[in-house]
Amino acid sequence: MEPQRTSVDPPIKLAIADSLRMKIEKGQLEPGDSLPTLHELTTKWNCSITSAREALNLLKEQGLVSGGRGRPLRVRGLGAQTRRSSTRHQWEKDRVHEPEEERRKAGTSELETNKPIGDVDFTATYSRIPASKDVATALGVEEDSDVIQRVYETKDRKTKHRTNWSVSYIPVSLISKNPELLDEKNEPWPGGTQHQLSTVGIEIMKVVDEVTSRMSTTVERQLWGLDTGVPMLRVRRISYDRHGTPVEISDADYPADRTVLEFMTELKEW
Amino acid sequence: MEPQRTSVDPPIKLAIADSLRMKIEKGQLEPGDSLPTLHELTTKWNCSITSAREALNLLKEQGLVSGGRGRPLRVRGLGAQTRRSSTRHQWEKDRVHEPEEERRKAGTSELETNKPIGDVDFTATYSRIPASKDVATALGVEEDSDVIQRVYETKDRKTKHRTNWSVSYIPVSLISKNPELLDEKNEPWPGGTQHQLSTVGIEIMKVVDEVTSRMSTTVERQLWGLDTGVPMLRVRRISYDRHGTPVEISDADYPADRTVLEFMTELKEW
DNA sequence: GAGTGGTCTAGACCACTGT
DNA sequence: CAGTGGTCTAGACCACTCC
Repeated sequence: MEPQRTSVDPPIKLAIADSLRMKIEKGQLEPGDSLPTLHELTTKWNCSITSAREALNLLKEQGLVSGGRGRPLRVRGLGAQTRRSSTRHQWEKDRVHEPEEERRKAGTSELETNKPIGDVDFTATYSRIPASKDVATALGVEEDSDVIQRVYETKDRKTKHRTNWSVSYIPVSLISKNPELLDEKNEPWPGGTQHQLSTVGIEIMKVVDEVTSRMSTTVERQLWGLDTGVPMLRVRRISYDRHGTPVEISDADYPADRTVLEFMTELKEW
Repeated sequence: MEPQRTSVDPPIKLAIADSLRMKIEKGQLEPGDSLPTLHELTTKWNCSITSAREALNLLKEQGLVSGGRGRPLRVRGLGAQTRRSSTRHQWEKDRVHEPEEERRKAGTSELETNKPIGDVDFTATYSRIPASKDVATALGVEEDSDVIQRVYETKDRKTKHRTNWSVSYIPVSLISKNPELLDEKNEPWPGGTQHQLSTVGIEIMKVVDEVTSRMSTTVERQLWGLDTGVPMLRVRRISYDRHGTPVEISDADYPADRTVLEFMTELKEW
C-alpha cells in the first residue's frame, strides 16, 4: 500500500507515473512486461480511473510505454536502430566516377533504408518553385528565385507506413544546363545527388549537417506508424562546391526510436 | 460552428487539436498568441471541458504550446538556438600546445555554454567505478574493469536550472600515470579533456559522435526547466587515439528546443 | 464473452495570474 | 476578485484483443 497523501504536494498522477518509471529504470519492469492495469492502479493508489490513466499517459508521452487498444500496456524496448553515418557522403562521392551499373547497385542516400528494395514504394516529386525565405538564406540566393524542390519518400508496401522522407532544394540556375536533372522521371538516379550534380560540373567538397529534434505530431505518427512519445530527428544537410558556395540543401526526418546518426571527425596530427 | 460529429470517426480531442494545429501551421496563430480558453472550446465544439483539455494536452506534448498555471496557453516560439559544432574538436586539439593562460581563457566543451561564467555553477564529480556492460563495450575493455567516471554539470545560479550535463568514462589504466587526472579538484582543467589526455601521451586522432533523441522525462523537465513536449538530444562521443583505440567516451544531453548540432564533413578531391 | 485501454461527460476544488 | 488552467472524481460507452 502506498503512503497517505496530503492535500498539496505532488499530483497523484505524477506519484504513480514516477513510481512506475522508477521500476522501469531499475529493471523491475523489463521491456515487454505488462504494466499494472488501470483497475489495479486505482485500488493500489486509491484514486479515480482518470488519474491512473493520466499517469499512464505521461509514460506514453515519454516513450517509456506502448500498447493499449485492447492489449495491456507494455514497457517499450529499444527497437533495432538504423545507423546513418556521415561517411556516406565520401562513399557516395567515390562512386560518382564508377560505371553506371556499379552506381545502380549502390543505391542512394535519398532512398537508403534497411528493407529489401521491392518491399518499399519509392516516389520522387519535383517542383520548380520560388525559394522561401528559409531556403533562400541557406542557399545564399535571392528570395523567390527559381529553385527545384525534390521530395523523396519511401513507404513500406505492406503497412503503407512511411519509412523515409526528405526534401531537397537546388537553384535551377545551377543545373538547367542538363534538363534531365529537372525531370523526376529519371529518379531514382543511379549514384544519387552527387552524381547528378557532377553532370553539370559541380564537385561537392564539403557537407555540413545540422541536427535538431522535435516531438512528432499526431499526423506524423500516423504517417510513419509511430508510438506516442517518439521524437523526430531533423537533419539539414548543406552541400558546398569547390568555391565554398552552397549548391544543395536537404532536410530529412528520422524517427528517433529507430535511428542513430553517426558523424566522424578526423583530427590533424600534431 | 463546427460540423455535426457522428459517433465513430476521429475522436473529438483530435479534431480540436488538429484544427488548432493547422491554424498554428498556417500562421493564423503566431508564436505568442493566446489559444482559445477551455470554456470557449467547450461551447465552440459542444464538448466537455475534459475533452477540450485533452486536445490542448496533445498540443503541449507536441511542443506547440506552452503556458498555463493561471496564464492563458500560448503558441510556443523557437527560442534562441545554441549551435554546437564538431569543429570544436579540432579547435580544442589546436589549443593543447598553447600556454596555460591561453587554455584557461578558452574554456572547455564540458563547460561550454552561452552564459557568462559567474552566472553559472559548475560541478565536476569523479568516481572510480567498474565499467558497465555498455561502457565496457564502447571502450573495448573488459566488463567491470576500472574506469573513471566524470560527471560535469552547470546550473544557472539564479534559476537553479541545469544548463549543461555530460558524463565521461576513461579506463583508469590509461591515465593512472598522472594522478592529477584522477582528482576532481583540478576541474575545470584548462584545455579540457584533450589536454588532460596529452599529459599521459595520448593524442586524439578521431572523434565519432553518435546522435539520438528521446522524449524528456518529467524529472528532466524539472531539472532543466523545460516545457512539456521538448525532446532531449543525446550525443555519445567516442574519442580514438593514434592506434585507433577508444580512450574516452562521453554522453551529453541537450534540450532540443535550444540546440542545433552541427557536423562538418570535408570530402577528398577527385 | 471477459477484460483491456480509449474516449468522453459533468461536474468539483485548487493554485496561480492579473486587475 | 474574476478568470485561467491543473488536478481529480465517478462514472458511461466503445473498440479491440484474447480466449
